[in-house]
Amino acid sequence: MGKVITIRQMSAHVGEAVTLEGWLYTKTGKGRLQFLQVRDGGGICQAVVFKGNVSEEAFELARALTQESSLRVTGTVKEDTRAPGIPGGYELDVTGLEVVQIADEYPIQPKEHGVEFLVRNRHLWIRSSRQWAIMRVRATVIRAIRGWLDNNGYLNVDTPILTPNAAEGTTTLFEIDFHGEPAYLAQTGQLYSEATILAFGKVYCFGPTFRAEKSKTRRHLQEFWMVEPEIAFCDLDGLMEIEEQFVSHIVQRCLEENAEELKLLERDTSALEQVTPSFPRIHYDEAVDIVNRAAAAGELVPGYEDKVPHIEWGDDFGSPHETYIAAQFDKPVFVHHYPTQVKAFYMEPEPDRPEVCRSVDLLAPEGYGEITGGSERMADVDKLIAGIEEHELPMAAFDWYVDLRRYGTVVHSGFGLGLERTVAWICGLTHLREAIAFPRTLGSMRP
RNA sequence: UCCUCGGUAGCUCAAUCGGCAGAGCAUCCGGCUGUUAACCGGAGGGUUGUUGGUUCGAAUCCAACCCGAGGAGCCA
Repeated sequence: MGKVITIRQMSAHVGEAVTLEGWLYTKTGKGRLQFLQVRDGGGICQAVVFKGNVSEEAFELARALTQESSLRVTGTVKEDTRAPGIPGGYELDVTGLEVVQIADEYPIQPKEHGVEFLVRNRHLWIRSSRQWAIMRVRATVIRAIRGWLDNNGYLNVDTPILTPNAAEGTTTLFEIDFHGEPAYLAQTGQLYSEATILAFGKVYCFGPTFRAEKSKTRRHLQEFWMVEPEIAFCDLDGLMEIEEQFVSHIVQRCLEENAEELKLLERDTSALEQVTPSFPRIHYDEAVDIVNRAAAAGELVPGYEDKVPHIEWGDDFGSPHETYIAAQFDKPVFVHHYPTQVKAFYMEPEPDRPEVCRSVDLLAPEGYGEITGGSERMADVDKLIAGIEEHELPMAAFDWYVDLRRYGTVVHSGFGLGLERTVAWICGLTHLREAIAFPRTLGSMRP
């Protein structure tokens, strides 16, 4: 038995006797020759078992291997351009084989499967090379998020998941029993981050958030991860500059670190290479004009068979509108100054034009929709109290939040970036459920 | 919540006008020294989502229900 190495290390061990530990991904038998595709978590390598090179017993073991059987395989590393795999180009000329377990008949074949079946078998599906690649990109996105923020003066201060009140209405909250008191799973950490910036200047929280929306689409999960930077002494223009730097950094890190994964996903990376500062900025007024010109001309929503619907000034954009607007640009596009009435109570109205507020959404290209939402927050105590009253929210629940405007209030802004939507966009996925290991979608909580 | 589509072998699907339940893959057996979702020969594998109805006869038609998909709304 040779030294145990990983598949990633094989290129440095050509000609040496080594051992790989892993699982059988697929197998092709050809008489006295067995081609084993072995996974070890970091890559896939072809191990070639020739009857003449191994014991009779070992050859029979190789023939009896089933998909996903766990094993240790020993042999000589050979360079061979014919060898498939990840990264490929090297194979193992097998001299010995130890079976850890012969797996039961494995349900997932390297063939086409339906969505229902794959979701039901998510605990196994994550072993498939495509899902494997997505999870690796996701990890890079998370590293890039933390890396950029940590290196730019942001302090990671996480916020509670159990919260006592509904910040923006109860219909989208999961209610739980907190020792007899109602409590809710957090749908944002923003209000708490507005407290922590007054202690630390620039902060971010990063964790799971929960939305009980009855949304059953490819763009929604009941549980998703969100990173929410919040910045003191920052206005709307400053916020957009931060967002474009931040998002560009994330995309470029993935291009650098996951070229192999993106290739496996057949992602067109030329579209991602263009994601560099600065991003186009359009005012809500202009966005409404763009939409209504398309509606008048009878244009179709890109990727759908429906026409672009007309919109009245003052309404929020629906999915078809956002898809159409984003398709007009080859980079993510900022839409800013949404109508005050459709946005949350804490967003700062534009002083000269209070019917719009200092809010901004970032729409990803290629139909991936809104990936960030943010705003400049209301800094004045009297205006904030008026806003809470206008939205008919329980003042008592917001006493601590109003306090923040009494003790050294400053202009401040923040945004939330949806992790799964970002991963789906970078990977070119058609559905958010592939962007998280164990998705929680409407009506489905297994496995 | 509403709209649309779907549910047949482990998986992906077929079954003409309502007339014997079928293939490919997977599994098992046999063959093959370069396979890449191999190939060749053979075998086993079915409560057609559930319940009821129409009919000589239902996978097929009707009703209700269950489950799934993706779109609207809402959102990241």
